[in-house]
Amino acid sequence: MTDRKLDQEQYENLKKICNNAGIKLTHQRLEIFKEATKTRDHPSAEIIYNRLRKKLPTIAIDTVYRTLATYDVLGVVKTLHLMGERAVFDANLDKHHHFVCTRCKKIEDVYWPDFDSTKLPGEFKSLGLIQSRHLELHGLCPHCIQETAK
Amino acid sequence: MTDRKLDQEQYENLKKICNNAGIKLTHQRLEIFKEATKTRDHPSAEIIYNRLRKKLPTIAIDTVYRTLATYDVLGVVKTLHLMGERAVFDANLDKHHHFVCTRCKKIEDVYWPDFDSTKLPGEFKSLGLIQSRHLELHGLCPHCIQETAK
DNA sequence: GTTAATGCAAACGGTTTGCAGGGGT
DNA sequence: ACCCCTGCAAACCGTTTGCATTAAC
Repeated sequence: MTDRKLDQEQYENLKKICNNAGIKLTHQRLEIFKEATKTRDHPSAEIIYNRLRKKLPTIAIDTVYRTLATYDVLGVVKTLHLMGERAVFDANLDKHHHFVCTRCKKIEDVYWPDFDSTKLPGEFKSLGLIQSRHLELHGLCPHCIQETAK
Repeated sequence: MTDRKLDQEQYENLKKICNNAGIKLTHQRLEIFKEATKTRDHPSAEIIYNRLRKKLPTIAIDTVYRTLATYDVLGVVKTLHLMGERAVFDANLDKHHHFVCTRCKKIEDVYWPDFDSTKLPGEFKSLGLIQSRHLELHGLCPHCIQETAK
């Protein structure tokens, strides 16, 4: 679990993406990929950096930033600027939305497959071309409901 | 237009808010209020600062930050951290959502009164307590559709 | 007169960049 | 052998803070 193996097709896929883009799949890039896809907890660059240092003690935080920016361009991860201050990264590429706990700042992925097909008010046509919809729910997670009640 | 007069009731209202909060309604605070409510273009702190310098040449940008933070707490403006990098401020307190043009970054307020009452998927109950919903639409504004077509 | 707010400057934290050395292809 | 990528350090930029002065009540 601490060192989940990257399954073969996932690796081949990443390799192909890098090849197509003409960039090298370096050791660091591979580890950053593994770390970013291992969890779904929307880590910041600094958190990814700290997690990686156990395995790669000499890695620099700017490499993490650079690699994540590259992956964002390649569509491997998504950079999110939610209501929080700092960018967080999301390797979940399935269409989804976010629930942000206003107390502990935890971000949960939420799925609402039909949402994209729900009809928008007619006036929205005047906005131009709407390409995507992202819903951000705010509230208190179960744990923080407990804490608040104390 | 460049120096729209603050109508009386708006001024009285702000004054009352400040009195209730036990803070002083200074010249700077008044001008920042006027500037923030004058337009609906979601200015950043720096933009507000630059606009104000014409009238208040000695104003400091940290005063703008401090005042907007105060107003945010008082509920006079809202601080938004949308997908863009920097905070922008919104003096439109009516319940609304945002359309962000991915090309020119312009932000439009959009209204969807019924959205809060549309039913969420049942699974969302497990998230905890959902207190608000904010929709962020992304796409191209009419102007940028034209530009892109060129 | 008292207290809080301002302006200035310096600190801050997250992110980005220039550069020279090192590693992958 | 080439060139890209990395690590280091310093720059960067938006934002925040400490402090002495100034202004509102």
